[in-house]
Amino acid sequence: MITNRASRRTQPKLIGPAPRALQEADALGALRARATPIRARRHQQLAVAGNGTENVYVVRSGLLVMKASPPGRHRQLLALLYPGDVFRSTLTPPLPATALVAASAADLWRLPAVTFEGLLSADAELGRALLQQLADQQARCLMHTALVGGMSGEERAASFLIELTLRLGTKCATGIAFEVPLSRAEIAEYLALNPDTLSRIMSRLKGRGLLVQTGRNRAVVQDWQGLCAQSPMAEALIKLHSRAADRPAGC
Amino acid sequence: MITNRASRRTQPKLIGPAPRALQEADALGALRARATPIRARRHQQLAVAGNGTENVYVVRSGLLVMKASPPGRHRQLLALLYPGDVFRSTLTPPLPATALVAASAADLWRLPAVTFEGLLSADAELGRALLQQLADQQARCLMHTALVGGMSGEERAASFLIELTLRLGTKCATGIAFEVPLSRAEIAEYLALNPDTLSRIMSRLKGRGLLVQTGRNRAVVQDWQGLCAQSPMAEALIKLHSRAADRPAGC
DNA sequence: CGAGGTCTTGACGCAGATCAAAGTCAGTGG
DNA sequence: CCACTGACTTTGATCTGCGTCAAGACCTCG
Repeated sequence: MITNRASRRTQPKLIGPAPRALQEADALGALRARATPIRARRHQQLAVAGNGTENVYVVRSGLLVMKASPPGRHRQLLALLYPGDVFRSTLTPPLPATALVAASAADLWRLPAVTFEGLLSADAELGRALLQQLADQQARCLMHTALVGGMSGEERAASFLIELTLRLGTKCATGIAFEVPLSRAEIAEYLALNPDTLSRIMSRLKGRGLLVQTGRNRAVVQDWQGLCAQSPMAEALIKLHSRAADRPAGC
Repeated sequence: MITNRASRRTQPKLIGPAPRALQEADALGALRARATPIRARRHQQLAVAGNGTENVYVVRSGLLVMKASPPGRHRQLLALLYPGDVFRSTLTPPLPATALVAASAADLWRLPAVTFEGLLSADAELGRALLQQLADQQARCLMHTALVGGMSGEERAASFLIELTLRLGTKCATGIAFEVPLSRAEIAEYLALNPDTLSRIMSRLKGRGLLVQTGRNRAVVQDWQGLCAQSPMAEALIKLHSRAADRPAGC
């Protein structure tokens, strides 16, 4: 749980692995000095594509989601943003109702795009860290495309649980516990599944003893190996999400 | 067809709209001076994730595709790369057999990642252009996720045709003609469909008079309006892909 | 304790996958 | 120039995973 000493009002439960790029860089300080700290409540909408001056957001804690709704379709959840991730509206597709929404309470830094770019050209190390960070987010996006495009419903659900475990999980007596900051419907939107179908799949996974639910928004993975065996992408997900030392190690 | 005067051995047929970010920047010259020009033949594999020194590629002409195969699955085609696009292996997901492959003959610039980053920190304008370019590619990736996750087979196929038309199309007597640089199987891998199903869908679209095939790798869109009407994302695709002046204008 | 939202579960239908066979095209060599 | 070959594509028949609709159960909060 290596978090930057500076902004310390994070909630332990939701801290994932150390956000890599933008935390390795000590140039981070320069960013913080110019940024406005923002505290977002669950369901709070932070940015809509194309209003007013453009801002850059850096996630410090919590979980954010990027939502969009193609015309005449039900909403989709296109990406999850974890601590360390960077967001600006030019990263979003030109779909209607594209927005950044807090899935849990979250801390962010906000700064005008112009300021942000000024800092980048002034600080080469920060620039390199940012490039790495953006590449990471792009890789995750492609991974999600591969997931949605190539896997069965059950494999998608398993992959999602693996991702959450890697990001939000903490070891406990009976396995790895984590908060699920999304509703069933939101998870379904993320996995390109129907909520009913997803519910069925989850029941099946629970039935197999891979995990148990403890309260509506809490789950414990009881059989990590078994869960990983459900997803062809388990190994890749681990590479992608668990770079911190304190994660449930190598499947 | 605003192409950089310097590298002029491009094939007219495959030139899409002006690649935006990395062409607006006149800082481009600095890149070209340090890059090795590469000519790739169809099916040539350019980069595999994680071999030797890391290179950055800039697409100058032609079409490249990013392929990957999740373990035990048939190959997937995760992204298309058009002139102006930038590639490096850190952008790819950690899936097996991830590679950059030329879908048509193509020209590229190759330069070591270190050199590339050096240029970026030296040239603020180039840095800004690159940021814009990467954001663009990210937006396209998210768009594709939305496509694969939320649309029916027919809508996906229509969207793909719209994309190709915007990128590769040239006006002709009976409509907008373009080369299709991918086989049916590859298109299917891109759209997360079965080749058989895709073939059926294409027949249906042809039957409705939206397009005709002229030779195995060539098509003419006869009813642009009608084609756009088939895809809920038509408008967004136009925003995303047609920033050049000589494109078939606003649906 | 009751009301409203969220989640689960069953019955049913359809879009798209799969399998198999025939058709089409480009390139090759006679 | 034409027949041959092998890869690609189309099309039909059948199957199935997932979406849809609807009823009921379950939490959570007033």
